[in-house]
Amino acid sequence: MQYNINRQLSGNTKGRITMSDNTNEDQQTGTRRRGSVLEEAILQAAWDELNELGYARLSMEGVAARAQTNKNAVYRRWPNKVKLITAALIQFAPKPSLTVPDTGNLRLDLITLLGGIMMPLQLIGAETIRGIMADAGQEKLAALPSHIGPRSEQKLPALIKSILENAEKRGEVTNVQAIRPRALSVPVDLIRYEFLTTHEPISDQAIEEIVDEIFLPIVMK
Amino acid sequence: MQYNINRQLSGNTKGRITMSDNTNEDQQTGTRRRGSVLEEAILQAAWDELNELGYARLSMEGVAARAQTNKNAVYRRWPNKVKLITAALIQFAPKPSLTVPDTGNLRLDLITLLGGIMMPLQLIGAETIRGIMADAGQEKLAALPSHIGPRSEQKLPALIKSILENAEKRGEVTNVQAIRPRALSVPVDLIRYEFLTTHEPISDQAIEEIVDEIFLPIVMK
DNA sequence: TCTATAGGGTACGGTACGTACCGTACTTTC
DNA sequence: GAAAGTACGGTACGTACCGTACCCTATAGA
Repeated sequence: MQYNINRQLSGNTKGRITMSDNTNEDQQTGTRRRGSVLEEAILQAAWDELNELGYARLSMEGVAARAQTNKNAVYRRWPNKVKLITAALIQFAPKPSLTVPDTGNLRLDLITLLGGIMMPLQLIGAETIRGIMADAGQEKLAALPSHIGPRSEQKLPALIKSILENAEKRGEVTNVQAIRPRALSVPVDLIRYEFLTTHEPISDQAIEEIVDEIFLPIVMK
Repeated sequence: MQYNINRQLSGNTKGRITMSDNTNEDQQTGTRRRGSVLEEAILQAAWDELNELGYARLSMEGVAARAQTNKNAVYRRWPNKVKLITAALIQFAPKPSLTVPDTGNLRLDLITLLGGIMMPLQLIGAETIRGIMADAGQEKLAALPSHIGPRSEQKLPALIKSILENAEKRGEVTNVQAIRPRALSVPVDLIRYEFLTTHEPISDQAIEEIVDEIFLPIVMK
């Protein structure tokens, strides 16, 4: 907050109806950023603002100011806050590995995968995800990092299936082929629901419970 | 939107620095609403605005205007949009029955319960719930109708347990006592996650899948 | 009848939105 | 290397809400 002080987007000191005595701008050096350089700077500013202020208090104006540009440059690229922030997340947010752990133990594989999915999400923070979900409305926010999104999103269930197939080779489970798609998405769905609705970080215990008390009983049948 | 037209909270037609020639207000009849009458009117207005505009586009000003009062009267009672809207929901939103169905069949009981929980939620709409979740921040939004909220919230798992106990009496399941709390909340958590992350209404099929493919396998072990 | 309370009208300062305009640095093209 | 085209940067504008403050007055209650 104390940050907001030197932040006015324009001095506007005085009536100044006189249109533009627009000389010697762009600092002494004529370094006017363009294209991807400017784009990067804006995304970086968005990312910084997000981390300092949180999603709710972040504004387009604030991002423009921090990037030392103006709203035009921002709006030209992203029409609203959701789009801007998802772009920033894609660029800067930690991503889950999305590789299949293979510890030789089904339970451990699952716990490892879930932990690996949730850690980046925790760093982004539930407040941001909630904000995005609320602002996104109908727009599918398609481009979001794959560890966010509705149940039907396919990648994560596929990983779980891989883990199960590995376990099947070792004889830990049987008939993996018969497991329904919905069951495959259960662990991720549950941990995400907890993430969204809880106001504390996801505990290891939560992950273990989901694996031990919910998912394993389903697939070990 | 076209609705916004006759909506200005105050004419403000002209400089009018002259403070208040405040006569003959309150319509001819000196009917000034107070206390619970006014409170009701505001909540009603909030509810109407919510249904017409949706959560995101609803504003405190709009509610005050629709209630034919001013912001003061609103802010005196509810300090922000979340509080106001949750109050309106408690007052006007359809509520789930929260009684235990007893059809004589476990599967049907579960499907009935889940359907009964989700129908009111659907009517409120996911957009509203998402908005509330985003705006609520830390505040526990404790007072929300019990069918909204995090996993740990106790009522619904208790209902599920009752259903299971009935089934146990009939011999459909055994050892209900041993079922972990987390398992009891799974059906509701899953359907709510689907509700929050999907942009279509919850299908009967979704409910049936959750019951048949997820929950029953866990408890029938 | 008097008094305290709260409703109602209005205004204000502030933030943010989204858009528009304009001059100009920089890029591209020939 | 000059001309033309882009899009960046500065600025301003109108609108919408927020949340608060102030004052007048209807109303309830003593």
